[in-house]
Formats: sequence, C-alpha cells, structure tokens
Amino acid sequence: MARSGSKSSLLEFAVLGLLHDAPMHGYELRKRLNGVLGTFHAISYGSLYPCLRTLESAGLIAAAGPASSEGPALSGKRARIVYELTADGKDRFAELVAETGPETWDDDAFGIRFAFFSSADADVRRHILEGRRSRLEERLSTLRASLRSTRERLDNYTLELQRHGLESVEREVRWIDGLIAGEDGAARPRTPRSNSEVSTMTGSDRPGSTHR
Amino acid sequence: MARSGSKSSLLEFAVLGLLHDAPMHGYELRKRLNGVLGTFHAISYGSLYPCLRTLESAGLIAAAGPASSEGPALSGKRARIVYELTADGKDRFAELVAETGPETWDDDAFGIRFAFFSSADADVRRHILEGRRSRLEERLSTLRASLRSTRERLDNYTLELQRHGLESVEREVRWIDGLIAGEDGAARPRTPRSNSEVSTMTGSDRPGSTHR
DNA sequence: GTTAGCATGTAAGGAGTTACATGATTTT
DNA sequence: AAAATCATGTAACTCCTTACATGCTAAC
Repeated sequence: MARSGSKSSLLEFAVLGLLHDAPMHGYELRKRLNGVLGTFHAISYGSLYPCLRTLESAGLIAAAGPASSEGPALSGKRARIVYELTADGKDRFAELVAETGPETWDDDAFGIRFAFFSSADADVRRHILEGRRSRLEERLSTLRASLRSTRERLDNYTLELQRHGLESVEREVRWIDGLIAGEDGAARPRTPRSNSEVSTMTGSDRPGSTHR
Repeated sequence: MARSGSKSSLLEFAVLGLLHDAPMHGYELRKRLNGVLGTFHAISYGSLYPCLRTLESAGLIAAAGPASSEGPALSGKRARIVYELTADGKDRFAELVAETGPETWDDDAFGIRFAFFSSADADVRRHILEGRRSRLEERLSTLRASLRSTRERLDNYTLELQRHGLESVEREVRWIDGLIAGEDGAARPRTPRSNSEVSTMTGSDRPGSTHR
C-alpha cells in the first residue's frame, strides 16, 4: 500500500504538508490552504473533500476519533472529521518533499514546494532553487528572442505586456539568487538564519502563478 | 445566430482577436497565441482545434477558400485551413472587447484583454485598468492582514513566500498606476503616445498569472 | 531514406469549479 | 426567528492536457 507512482496533485501535496504539522478537519484545512497556496487561488470544497476521501482510501490519512482534547464531550458544532497523517502518509510526504526533478521547477509546483521547504534537506532545497533558476533563464531567453523578433510588428500594449512579463521574470531570478545566497551563507543549519536577512537583500517577485 | 450569452473562454477571445488582425490557420494561430498569452502557458492543439470547430459552428469564423495569394496554386504543404472572422465574429469580438465588468479584473482575463487593448475605446481601457487596480488593492489588504495575523506561527520560508507575493502585487499596482497615468497624459488619441514613456516610468510586474 | 517540421485532428482523462443539498450552532 | 458561519458532501460541467493517429514536404 501507499506505493509511490500515483499522480498526487499539488492539492494532495499541500494537504499532506498541512496535516504533517497538525491534525485538522476539512473546513479548517481549506482556510489554511488559501494561505499556503498564495491567498488567492482559493480552493473549493468540491475538490477538497473528494481529495480527502482519495487520500483516506489510499491509506495516507485517517480520520482520528475526536479523542482527547476538544471541549465538553463531542458536543462541538457538527460531526467534524479530523484527519491525521498515517505512517504511510508521513513516508509519502517525505518522498514528495525529497523530489528534485523538473516537475518541481513549474510555477505551481515550485510555489507549493517552497511553502514546505523547511521540511526538506538543505541539498534538496539547493537543487530545487537551482532548477527553478534555470527554468526561469530558459523563459528569459525565449521571451527576449520573441521580443526582439516581433518588436516592430506589435502594438504598444502587447509590447508593454511582454516587457512587463520579462521584467517580472528577471526579478524572480534575482529573488532566487538571493535565496540561494542565503542557503550558502547559512551553511548547514536546519533553518536558514533569520530569514529577514535573506529576504531584504533582493527585489522580489512571486514565484507561483496563481496563477496563475 | 452569434447571440451573446455563450461562455466564450479566454481561448476563444484570443482566437477572435488574432483573426481580427489577419486570417490564419490553426498551426500558425497556435504559435501566435503563445506570444500573446504570455509565451509560456503554451496552448495545445488538443484544445485549439476543437475551439476552432466550435467557433465555426457558432458562425463566428469561417474557413476561407485558399483564395488569392499563397504561392503556386494550392501546392502548399498540406490542406491547411485558413480561418477568417465573419461579420458576426467581428461583432462578437467588439462586444467582448467592450466588456468592463468584474470578470475582466481576473489575472488571466485581464492579461488577455490587455493584449488586445488597442482594439478598445479609451474609456473601456480606463475602466478595466481601474477595476484591475481595485482588485489588486483587495488582494493587498487580504495579504497584509494574513501576514500580520500569522507572522509568528509561520516558518521562514512560508513567510518569505508571502512577503514575496505581497511585493509582487505592490509592484503590479505601480505598473497599473503608470499605465493609467499614460492614458491620462495621452488624452484621447487612439494609441497612447510612445509607450516607452509609459513603460519606463514605473517598476513592473506581470499582470496575468499564466497561471496562472 | 530517414529525420524534422508542417498541419490537422480525436479520445481519454485530470484537476478543478459551480451550484446544489443538508444540517447544526452562534450571533443579531 | 432570521441570518451568518461552521461543516460536510455530491453531480454536472469546463477547460485544458496528454497521447495517439495521420500524412505531407523539405532537408540531411
């Protein structure tokens, strides 16, 4: 069971990541998700609950009986279902967190992986950051080439949009560079030293799309 | 026929917009699309061709006989199908271009509309730019609130991601402000005066997500 | 003569959304 | 007693992607 190989969307990754910190029920999970996934990009119950069921039948998460805490008996609101990671679920999350392949350079995948970066080893972080960087460099050269070749034929707005996108990517490269430098500087420690040092040293741009 | 009310995805909008400039066949359309839609966010044939058929049966586009130009007889490569806008298609595009409602403030919708901004009236442009701005302001206050409330509980990476997203949105606001100023400055003329003036006056950030 | 690029298409399916259905509990 | 918020869930549908199937022409 809990064999790897399944598709495991970003949503599954995020759910496992959040439940890794603490058991939670769906409604709460959804709110946190919107924080982790970028605030906008709100995910709906229509995808969350089915996802929870999938994870449960895959044996990665399990409904916890409203065991210890939780006020007076089970007089709480409604029959809310608190999920927690199983041992298999923890394994799976660890597996996902350790991935460094090209899948992890994508806008969305990178964003979510970054959000759980502190669960990853320093070398995994390095690898992902560098992969992301190279992905952005590719983008830059495509964009620059396309700008050069179509410059004269495009109207001003289209041009401005392109230019804008280009600067945006350039900015993200600088951001990533700052993060890589921060990883180097802080050497091995589990958490990079005070992130404000890392973060204020460069301009920035959001990594995930939204986009998206 | 060609009644409004249909959903008309962003793809349909983009196709209509491109065909508005010049008749084209699918293969070429697809390449241009990747320029207009942000270079990445490549759209696949699996969605383009069905879309073309939909538009055709809706009477918005029509296959043009390989009429005049086009080299020696029809000895060209393969039986390529050149589409052009019908009168209904032109109407529909004009209708879409004139929309200024909340749908048009979304990341993706805004990006594509901006790409065809020169087909829109000055007041439509104003309206969309201001709507987009207010949408971004909303986002900013949500983000700032969420940062304030969760500051201490979040690990450094999550925090950095949030901070980064925040700056990104702030940057886009400044970009939009610059564009609005440019629209004001150039007053009525169909094209805003030399866009380099508009564009170099502010920092920037990409508007569409592409993701998104 | 085989690879690369042009050109069009289809079938299956993934990932998510909206809108609906239900019901309890807290606030106004 | 009505409205908001908590809480879970389902069904239908949208939009897009991947992978496949086809075949032609140009270059190596």
